[in-house]
Amino acid sequence: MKRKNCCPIAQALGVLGDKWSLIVLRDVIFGKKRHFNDLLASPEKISTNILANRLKTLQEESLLCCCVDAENRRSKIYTPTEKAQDLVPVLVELYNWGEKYNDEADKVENPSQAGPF
Amino acid sequence: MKRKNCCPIAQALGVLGDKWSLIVLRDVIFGKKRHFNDLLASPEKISTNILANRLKTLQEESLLCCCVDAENRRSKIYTPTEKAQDLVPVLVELYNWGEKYNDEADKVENPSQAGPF
DNA sequence: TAATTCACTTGCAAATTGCAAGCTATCTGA
DNA sequence: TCAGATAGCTTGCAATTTGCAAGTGAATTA
Repeated sequence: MKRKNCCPIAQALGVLGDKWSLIVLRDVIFGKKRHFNDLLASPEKISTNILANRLKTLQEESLLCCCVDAENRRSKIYTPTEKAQDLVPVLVELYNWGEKYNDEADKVENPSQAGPF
Repeated sequence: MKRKNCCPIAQALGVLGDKWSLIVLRDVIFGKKRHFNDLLASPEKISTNILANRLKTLQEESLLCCCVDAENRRSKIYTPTEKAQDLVPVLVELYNWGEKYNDEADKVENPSQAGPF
């Protein structure tokens, strides 16, 4: 759902405003995951067709680039572009907000060992 | 799509990770829009059923509160909670990213008079 | 060379979104 | 008073997106 000629927030959400794009980018940027199966293994349980589709659209949006692993030619390596790295502040602010408001159970149960994922 | 017992980013996206929630919150927080019809009038053209549904879920998530306008009892006033106000940094970072990467046409055509919406 | 792995693709069901029309309570003007 | 107009929805239905399970083909390993 690309939005043109409108405010930058709406344009950003036109690329990122779905259930999975920012989860995939989180894993590529912070989790340093590089392979299809790594991304599939995340606790949010994305399904294979959705992941394949997100990897395709994120490449079309110049957020990921893809190359063949030189040492294992059936394997592909997905890496974040600078455009994707520039989403770090967005992800950090989402993290802060999520931790403040949507993490009550975890915080009460186990306040000391909160990990990022 | 609420996500529990997972990372704060995924939890935040469980609430905000759809096409419209952050657009509505942008208008309520920055645009100071308070009425159903104000929100309907945004350039992104949300439809009435989706807006009604978003207003409902955002209230359920304690992001908006709703009261009847004392001076016009058929009118309702939606206001952002503190939880919603705390999304300002997220929206600002989305704005910055959107402006940097997804606003090329506007910037080239008219670099001086870029407005927020 | 048979089994396994990796990165998908396909088929189909379920959920979400989008469009248009209609509905109810309130309000406004003649 | 009473016929619009207005605000905030709801409903029906089509289109798009998401989710699940199974399958595919090329590359790799045993």
